[in-house]
Amino acid sequence: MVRVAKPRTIPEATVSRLPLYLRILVEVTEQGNKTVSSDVLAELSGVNAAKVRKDLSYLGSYGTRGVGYEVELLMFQISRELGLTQDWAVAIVGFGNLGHALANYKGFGERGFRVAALFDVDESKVGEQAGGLKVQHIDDIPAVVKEKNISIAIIATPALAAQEVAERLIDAGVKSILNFAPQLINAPPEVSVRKVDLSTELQILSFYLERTKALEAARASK
Amino acid sequence: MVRVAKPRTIPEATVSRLPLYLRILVEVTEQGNKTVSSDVLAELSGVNAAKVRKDLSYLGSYGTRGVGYEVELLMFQISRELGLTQDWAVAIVGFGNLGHALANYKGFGERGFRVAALFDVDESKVGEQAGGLKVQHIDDIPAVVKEKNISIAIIATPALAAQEVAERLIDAGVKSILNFAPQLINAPPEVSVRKVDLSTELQILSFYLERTKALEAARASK
DNA sequence: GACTGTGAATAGTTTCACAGCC
DNA sequence: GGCTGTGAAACTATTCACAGTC
Repeated sequence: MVRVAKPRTIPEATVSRLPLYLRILVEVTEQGNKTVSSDVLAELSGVNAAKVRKDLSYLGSYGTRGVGYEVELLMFQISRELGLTQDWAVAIVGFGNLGHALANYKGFGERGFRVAALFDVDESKVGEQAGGLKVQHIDDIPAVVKEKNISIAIIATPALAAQEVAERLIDAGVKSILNFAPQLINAPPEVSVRKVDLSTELQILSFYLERTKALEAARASK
Repeated sequence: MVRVAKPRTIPEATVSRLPLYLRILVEVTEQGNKTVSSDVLAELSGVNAAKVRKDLSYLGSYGTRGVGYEVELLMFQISRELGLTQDWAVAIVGFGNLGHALANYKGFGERGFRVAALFDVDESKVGEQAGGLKVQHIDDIPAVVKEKNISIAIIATPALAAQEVAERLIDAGVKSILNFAPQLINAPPEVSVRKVDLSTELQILSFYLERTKALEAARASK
């Protein structure tokens, strides 16, 4: 392989902040501003201004000294970097409470994602509708993933089903998984898995609550 | 309180992995194992073994060289550190699809969290029931938070309502917020805010999809 | 004068590698 | 011999501070 000129190594930490900047920029445009400085962006996103500038500098030099960043251009560059200039077809597996809520969520369309299929293992749920889609049986995953060219799957099944569902999805060619099930998923390195875990988040919050309590107790008795 | 000898500074990165270890340890117990080595824990959690050991060493020295960690003891130590030896009362604000799904989620009880109140701004939803609780109006937040001693709130409202709801919660004394709304929340430093953002997660997955595509294209044309 | 872009300094995290204990 | 606990090394990320540009 020929090594491309651009070093193309955006740090992970930066990647995870780009969606935030993008959202802020949408707000900034809606307020009619054409340019924005790193200071303002920092203020609105709760990120240190130097960090904002460094993050954005990984995309290339799209700012103007003395002026700031042109909002439209910056939005485009971030979108391009995040691969949002194309549409990705998304499948949701698991049509329980959460799967149902996700299927009805309106936020997908506005930014490059399109829910293209719903799956469940339960025959009694197959055929139900949400957002103009019929729930299909998970046995149909291989055919539907291929037909609809699905790249991203959201797992919203119970914990016990998650690993098997993931394997079926991966076998069918899915390369990205967002896992809402409270269960670790094993996947080969070429598949990206991200997890969203309510219980983990609450436990982390609990840690900081507990620590605050301990600090206050210490202060009170000093 | 006397200041304890232990320096008590568990790194954030470690804190965010403790819930994972805890979940793995539950599985290990269920399989009847009394002890577990860092290698096995590493294997099951997808974390490097040295990292497991370093993480656990922040809790104190609870392992035995040549043997491993006693599972029960380790679970207790992690739970204690995470503040899970007490119950936390949780409120859910926003009784739309997602709030509904969260209110019916069974996973809370098993690990120290108890949903103690549901709120919505919409009068037509007030009075609806889920999981044995009636939805109350958000004007009741101050009274209910105090009465039920609620420490953690989950925001599951539309984006536009999130900041105002957060402020009401914080004014009422809530110290931890888990935000599901696609909107940044501003809060004073003594309040912990964590966010769960579907759209952000999908965009991050999109970045890695896009990058893989680019790498493959480059390889194909070498 | 305002603001970006970035080296250099600092802080935080991961991984290595091995001494020490069971 | 197996496995923990941890300094030291390597890596990653954040922040500072300022030269360079408009």
